[in-house]
Amino acid sequence: MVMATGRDEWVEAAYERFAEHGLAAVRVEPLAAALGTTKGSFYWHFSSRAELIAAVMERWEERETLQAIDVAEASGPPAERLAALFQAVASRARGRQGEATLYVEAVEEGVMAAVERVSQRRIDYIAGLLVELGLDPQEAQRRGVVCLAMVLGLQQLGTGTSGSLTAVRDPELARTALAMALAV
Amino acid sequence: MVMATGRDEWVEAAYERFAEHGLAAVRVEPLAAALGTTKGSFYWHFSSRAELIAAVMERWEERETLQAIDVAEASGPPAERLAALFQAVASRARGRQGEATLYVEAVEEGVMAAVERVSQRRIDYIAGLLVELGLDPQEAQRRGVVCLAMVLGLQQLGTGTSGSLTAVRDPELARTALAMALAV
DNA sequence: ACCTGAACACCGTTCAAGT
DNA sequence: ACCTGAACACCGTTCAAGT
Repeated sequence: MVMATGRDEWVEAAYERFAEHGLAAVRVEPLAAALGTTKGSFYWHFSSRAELIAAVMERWEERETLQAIDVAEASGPPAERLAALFQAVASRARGRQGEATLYVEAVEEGVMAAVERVSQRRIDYIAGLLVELGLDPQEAQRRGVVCLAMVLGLQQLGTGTSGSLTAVRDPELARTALAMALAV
Repeated sequence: MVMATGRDEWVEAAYERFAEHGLAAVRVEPLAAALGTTKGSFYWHFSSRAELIAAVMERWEERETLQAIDVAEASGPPAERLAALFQAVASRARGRQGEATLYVEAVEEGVMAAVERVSQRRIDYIAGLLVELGLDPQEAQRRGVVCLAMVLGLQQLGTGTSGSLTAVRDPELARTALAMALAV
């Protein structure tokens, strides 16, 4: 008798496909094949693909929250923490292409709420650092939005690695982005 | 006898679906239904869906080039032209959600070359303005990349309109983004 | 030259039947 | 309780047959 495929293994396998290729790449049949089981098994554990997607987003939100706390825990002055954040995103981008398209896919898949909560946390975290640096709270909030947009956009531009767009791989990019974020 | 559906009508119908919902939303069968014809007709004009996608990107590149020239033609000092660009993107975003996910989809669909050419033109245009404003050419190029990233990211954040992320709809955002772009 | 309609493959979903 | 395997719908693709 072979070990049964638990709900958790479905979610974890789906999570990996999401992180690497996005939500649209989370497909029941290929997943079943990869796990060496059948679609029928999947539909015993889940009522639909949508339920699987929701579980993936839940897991993402948890991990994203933990990691945000990790970043926050990293001590040092605010400017340094912001620099570390940009640097972390820049280096973490590869292998996490899934997030590059998440905002759009979240609408299609009906899981925008989780994405908005995580975005808000990210914006608040950046805005908090900028307030520590002396910015007006409202302007800091706006700048937090623009910084998150930078990160998402850079992630997106970095996706087509093979190409002629060499400027995207300039190692000085993170420094320039930081300077723009901190500009008074 | 009814008017035959020409290749051009297929491309234009596909282009509209791309602009509103992205490349993934360009599907042969629904398109055929919308045009009141059959998939068989489609495969007379095109060898595959990929060929249709390529034609859509060609059209996009042409129109994007024309529009870039339009923006460039708009006279005024460089800072004003940059402001107009951010403003244009901000207001044009609705109804053009298709581009929000384009960088990722372009890889999947094998049409990254066109996207990179357009990106390079956009970056060069912004960098050119920044050089006029006295920036070092290399730094201007990097900042052009970050500005394009901002635009793509803001477009992405703007996609889930219905939500709690109110900061994204702050009308002052464009001004903040411009200030960050111009910061010395 | 251009199109229809039937066929097949792929994947989401259902369900009767098995252990 | 958990899974298999067959069925059906949806859409990309092919193709023989029509006009």
